[in-house]
Amino acid sequence: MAGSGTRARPHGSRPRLSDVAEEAGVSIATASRALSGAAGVSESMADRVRTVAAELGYVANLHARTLAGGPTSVVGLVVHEIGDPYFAEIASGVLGLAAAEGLTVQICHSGRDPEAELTQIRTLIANGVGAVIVAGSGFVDREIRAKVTATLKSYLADGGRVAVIGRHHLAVDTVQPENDKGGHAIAEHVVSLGHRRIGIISGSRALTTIHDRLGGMDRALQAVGLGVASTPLVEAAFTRDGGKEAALELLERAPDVTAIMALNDDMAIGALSVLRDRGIPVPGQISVTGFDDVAVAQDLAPSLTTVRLPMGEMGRQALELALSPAAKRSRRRTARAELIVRASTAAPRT
Amino acid sequence: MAGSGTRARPHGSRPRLSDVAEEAGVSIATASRALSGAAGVSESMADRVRTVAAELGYVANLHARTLAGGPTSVVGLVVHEIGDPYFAEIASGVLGLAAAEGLTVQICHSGRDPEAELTQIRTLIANGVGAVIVAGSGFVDREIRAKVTATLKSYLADGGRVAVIGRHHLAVDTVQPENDKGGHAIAEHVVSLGHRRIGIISGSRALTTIHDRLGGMDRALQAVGLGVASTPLVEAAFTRDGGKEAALELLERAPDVTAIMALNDDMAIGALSVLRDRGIPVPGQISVTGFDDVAVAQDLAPSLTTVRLPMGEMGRQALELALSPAAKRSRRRTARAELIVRASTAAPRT
DNA sequence: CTGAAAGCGCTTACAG
DNA sequence: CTGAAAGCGCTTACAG
Repeated sequence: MAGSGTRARPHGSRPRLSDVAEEAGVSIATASRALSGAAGVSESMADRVRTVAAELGYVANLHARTLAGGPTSVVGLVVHEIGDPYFAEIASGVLGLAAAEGLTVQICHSGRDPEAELTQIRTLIANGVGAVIVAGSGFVDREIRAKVTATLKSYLADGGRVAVIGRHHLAVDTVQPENDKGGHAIAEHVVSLGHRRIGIISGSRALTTIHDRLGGMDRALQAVGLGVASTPLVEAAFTRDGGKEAALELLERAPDVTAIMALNDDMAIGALSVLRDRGIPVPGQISVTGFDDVAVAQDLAPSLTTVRLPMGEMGRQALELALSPAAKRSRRRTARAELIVRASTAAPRT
Repeated sequence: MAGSGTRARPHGSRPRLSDVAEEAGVSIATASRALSGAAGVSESMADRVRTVAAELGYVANLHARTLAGGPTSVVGLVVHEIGDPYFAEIASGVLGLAAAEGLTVQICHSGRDPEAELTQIRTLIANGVGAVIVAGSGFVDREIRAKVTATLKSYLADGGRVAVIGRHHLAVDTVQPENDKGGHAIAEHVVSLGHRRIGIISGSRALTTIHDRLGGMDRALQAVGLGVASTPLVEAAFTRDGGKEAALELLERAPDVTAIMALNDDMAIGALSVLRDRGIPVPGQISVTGFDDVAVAQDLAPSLTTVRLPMGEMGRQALELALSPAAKRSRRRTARAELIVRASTAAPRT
């Protein structure tokens, strides 16, 4: 291991292609063709080789195969944080399809650090993955964006495949969740209940995901003479702890809010815990909304009104795109956002 | 990609070692040594090479490097289901340390299928990973176990490194959560509250994790004249849905229970949702306990009494073990279980 | 300290 | 249809 200084294992008992060839009494060229299912090998020959290979428990050396120009069987996946249910569910979708396709997945997480994300992408490419999937919001930061774009472009030019989940300012195949539409739906739900003193707790606006969700919310707020710009908004980490922190500050700055819209479920969960600690009834005194519909949203108390995004399906589709041959124009698939009304929202008391 | 029939990318713009060597005016041998930090290269030479490499954006081809016998930089991780918070948090620990070490991680999930797990392990080995970490409970099934053992043994003999999380009947480095002790602690908590009509909802007893947790519970129950054998127990999937299913059946079979112990938090969450639907107050009428302390356990309503296992730390330690040189005897690190009493348990009403 | 050469285990033109 | 040979991009004895 590079990181620990140990060495790769020697070539011990594992059978090589030449072992199979010898045992089957053919050349390694024929053995290779038989095993890869290439045309131009007689059925009987191919059968014999495959039987021998199975007996010997032969599995091709991935590195040799790839180096020689064979097909790749590894895809890379970059997420912000695998411990986060949103990304874990996306990864689950990717891994599920990958297993079915006989592919293996290399996962990196960036810890939400744009620099780290760039490094991870480069590492995956250096590792020779056949495709890379970038999940999670792109960063608004121009400089990083330019570098990521350049890296991915040259990878694409070399025949690599790329798919992204979320908006990335990249002309690559994309699975795009309806962040704007979802933001609009949830904000409309809140205002339609009659709320006018609304607070927002948000992750970093450097994330396109947040930008888009806020955009949708803004339209719904504008419709009743409000708007994000005139709404108390606290920015913090896009996590449960960030949600707590932001909720505390929001209650400080705008103690009279009757609704808090969180930009994702994690932050909403943090907000709920703060409100519980304070003894503030939800939705009795303050309504709370999330976004994503992670699995636990339905099990919170009160169960969380949120916007459902089909995370697993998004991961699966991203891999599908990455596996399909490159098209002239980049493709886009939309992942539907669906408003899920549960128990954490109600009309404000008058 | 193998699965999709596309080909590996041609060797396009990416610089090779020979490009670096030529540019620096040295042989590829010297360039290789300089870049790997091997001894026997003059400082000035090494510096020149590294500068050139950086300018060219050179990154070694992993496949060529590994094939030639260089250090590996990929580790494999097998989990049951990455979408499950328990495994997602373990994976997060592994990825965090891996990134710090400059390593990359290949993740497979088995979907809790022993056969699939075996296949995944073999695939990782075929992919030439330098170490494999198997997270999640081993299976009690003898046949599969034998095959897994054989596969891992020959991998170890070839110089591969293996670490497991949980009990696997394998003589390999192990991070062992205190499942028995945790089971004992939670059951003792329940009986000490005065509960005597207790039900258990469990995942498959073919998992060693469950076996051990039940073992601990049994001792605590025995102490008050009860025991797992005489306790109503329903087995179902080790998931939220399994928890719902099992809770429903348990209420059918033993409607008078005053406490339900779930073998993990996921199942407890399912049970809570069933009880909520039925309008059965928790802990007023029935107390509920979990196991693992996944992040959301504290946010449920009522917040969940459970046993905390340091999942991220477990993943991190498993990688540490896998990265350290093989020892004569296999090592074992214990991950502490800690009883976390929250709001879902109380004395039975009399 | 530096380099020429062999070799890692495959795949794929190129001949036959 | 089958095989001998070159080559993928590295690392590491082996000479000097």
